[in-house]
Amino acid sequence: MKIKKSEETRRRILEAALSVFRERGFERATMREIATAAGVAVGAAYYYFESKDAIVMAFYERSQGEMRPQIEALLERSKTLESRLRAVISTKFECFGPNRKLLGALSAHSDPEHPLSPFSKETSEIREQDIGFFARAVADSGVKLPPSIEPYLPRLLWMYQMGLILFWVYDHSEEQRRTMVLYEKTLKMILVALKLAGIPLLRPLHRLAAELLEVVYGSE
Amino acid sequence: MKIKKSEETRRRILEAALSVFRERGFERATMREIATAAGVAVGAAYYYFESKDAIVMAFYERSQGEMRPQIEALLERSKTLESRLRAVISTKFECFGPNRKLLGALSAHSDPEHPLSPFSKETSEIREQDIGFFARAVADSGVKLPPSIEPYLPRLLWMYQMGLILFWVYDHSEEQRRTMVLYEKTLKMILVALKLAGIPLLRPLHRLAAELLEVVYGSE
DNA sequence: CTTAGTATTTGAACATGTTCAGAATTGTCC
DNA sequence: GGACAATTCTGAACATGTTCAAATACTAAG
Repeated sequence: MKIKKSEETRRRILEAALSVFRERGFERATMREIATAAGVAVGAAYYYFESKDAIVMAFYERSQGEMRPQIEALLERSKTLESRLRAVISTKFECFGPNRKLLGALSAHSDPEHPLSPFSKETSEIREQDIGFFARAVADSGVKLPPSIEPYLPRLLWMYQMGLILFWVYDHSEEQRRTMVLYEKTLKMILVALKLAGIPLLRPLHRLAAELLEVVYGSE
Repeated sequence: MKIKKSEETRRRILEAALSVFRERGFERATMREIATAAGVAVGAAYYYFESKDAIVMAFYERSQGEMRPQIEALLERSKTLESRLRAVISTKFECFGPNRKLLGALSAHSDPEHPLSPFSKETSEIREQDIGFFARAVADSGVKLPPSIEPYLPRLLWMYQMGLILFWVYDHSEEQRRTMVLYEKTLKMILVALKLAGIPLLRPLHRLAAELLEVVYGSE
């Protein structure tokens, strides 16, 4: 009896929304439809969620909550950089899988002002958490980069992951095979590139890269 | 008298729309507002433009039409790869400058199904044209890449340009200085990287890169 | 149990992108 | 010029995200 009734209503609306989203896609889903499916009036949906977008956000946050312990456990027991990166990225694919298309509503916005953008302040908590995963993946993994570049590596890997997910969301190939191939090959490329990054020949690129990262991420 | 009146009306609506967009931003601009500013009824706006988005598209096409001869002339008289790349990219910045914010409405959509997405079929003509510019910039410029990678270079440069523009659109720094720094540094990096790309040490990356590009661009 | 206050829920109303039946205008042929 | 057709234009109506005043359900204090 202590499961507050309102909690239950909120859950019911979220569940109904996800169901309608899966069935008709985010755009074509109607708030009235969602409300009806949840057995409430439109107003009720807005009592629990600020906007249609906010429902997606709630789903995103819930997913992150589910993935976090899973990713942390995997990171704990993985030792190589590769297996750690796989731990983070593969978990995402698995958890988001059933709602892949819904992610389109999230990743469709590149405007950092848009609440659902991966770069917005609204998603910053999740983003920072994700970047934290990559920081842990990189930690004492033997990667040796110039100190001017190293601090940015987790953020760069996060960007890489976002790119992968974006590709995945719009990948129409059977079972998203193309994304999986892309995943395998890019991951290998990154691992090779990180190994090669130390060689002196690439020194001229290091300075440029460092300055560049400073501009992009510095005092943002 | 042969400037058909309808042409004039269409132009007036487009001009009014751009003005309202500049003043209040794409999102906050109202079709009713635009119509009023143009001195017509809403319906008229829809007679000439399929949708609010289509107005932005018309602006995009018109801009491309203006930029093309300019870029082609610059390409003609430039000889080095660097100056050619600058010809393409700088022209974009200059021409789009006064309507920079409006480009947000264009680049905000990563969904390839969305008409305004840089990856949509609606924008494919402009995209192909742009990629053509980069193909000409690369042609007999002395860049030596593995034959498995070379065909993709123009598309990769186009992607680079899109990334730059995206950054620019949302760059809040004074006069978009950060973008300009990013532009300078990344351009230099690309030029250095293209020079270094030939060295045998990077052979393992070549094969991976080739396979990867095949997956991303092949049979799309 | 009653009452007052709070939390939840309702549905009509609003804003805005879009549609469409028809009005107004223009063009064409005699 | 007049009659008919095509073009251009109008504004009311519609769909959908969102708001909000009012109704209802719930809770705690007496």
